[in-house]
Amino acid sequence: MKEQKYIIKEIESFEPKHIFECGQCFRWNEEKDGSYTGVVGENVLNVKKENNEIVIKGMCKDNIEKICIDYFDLNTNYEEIKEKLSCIDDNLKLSIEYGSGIRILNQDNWETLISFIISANNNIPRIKGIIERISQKYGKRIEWNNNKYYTFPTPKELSKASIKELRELGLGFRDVRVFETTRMVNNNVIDINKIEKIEDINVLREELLKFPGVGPKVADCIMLFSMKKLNVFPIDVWVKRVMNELYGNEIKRTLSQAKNSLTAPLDNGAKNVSLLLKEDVRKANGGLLIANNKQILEYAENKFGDLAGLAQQYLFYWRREK
DNA sequence: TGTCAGGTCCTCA
DNA sequence: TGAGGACCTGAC
Repeated sequence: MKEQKYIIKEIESFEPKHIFECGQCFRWNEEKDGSYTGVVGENVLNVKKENNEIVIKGMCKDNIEKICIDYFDLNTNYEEIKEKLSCIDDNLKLSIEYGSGIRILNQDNWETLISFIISANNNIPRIKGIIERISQKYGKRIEWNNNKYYTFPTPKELSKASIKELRELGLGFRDVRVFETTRMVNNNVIDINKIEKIEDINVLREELLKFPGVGPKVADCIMLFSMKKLNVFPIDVWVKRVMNELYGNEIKRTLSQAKNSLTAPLDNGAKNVSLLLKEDVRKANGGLLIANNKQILEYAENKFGDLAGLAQQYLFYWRREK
């Protein structure tokens, strides 16, 4: 372990606040000077934007430049991505201007898996607290600048935790889910580093759904935030909210058109129409009709294509922070 | 003091 | 197949 420094010059799409507060990670904290400090693998990094430079200092086990290129996805051209997405519509253009410095981090599969299981029906301060306590108890300690930091425990390290101990750390009903998932990983029931290579996101999602505590939303977050599947579109309450606000009418119009086309052959169309009506859950909400997750997902995949995950991040950050 | 949170799981129709 | 309720706990 040694202290290292790495400076990124002339980079446009890199804003620490946007990156660390757009909902993709839980282990970065803002310092008094506006920089952010976080634990990445077995390294501690501090990231600060100074004028047009990104200054990264760290207590690192490996080469800091190598760590940063991988973790901050520095070989991806975000200018190009933003330009493509901005052309889709004005909503997206506005959200991209707002969160122009967002980058999707390349986080560890295992840490992301457990972190997002913990995120279920939970709030961010509490999620961060739970992850910190797990790391303190089962991870390895790193000392830097008179502060103590803790790595996220490996599957083997976390296997030492009983359900009772997890409950004592404040996991609540998620204790069994984390315990069982840890056991599955340690027993190699599913090799998360192996399934990452599956290109078809529907096949990969099916694999992730086998872990207790992993539902559609958590599976999509794992794929987007640690497996580089930029085409997945995780739908949480915020995304559902913003998608209905911005595209609700368009989604409904699309559905209505699909329904009309199905009614054309009256005989065999009857069954389809009843199915569609059942699917088309419309809940009154102050006079607005709300599209459900399935409808939103289909619409987003068509509209945003291969960059759906990036679009989700810009829209999410914009809606939460604005 | 009560509500709610970045969902999942289970039951039932 | 999908709707509805239960679920720990601690921020706010």
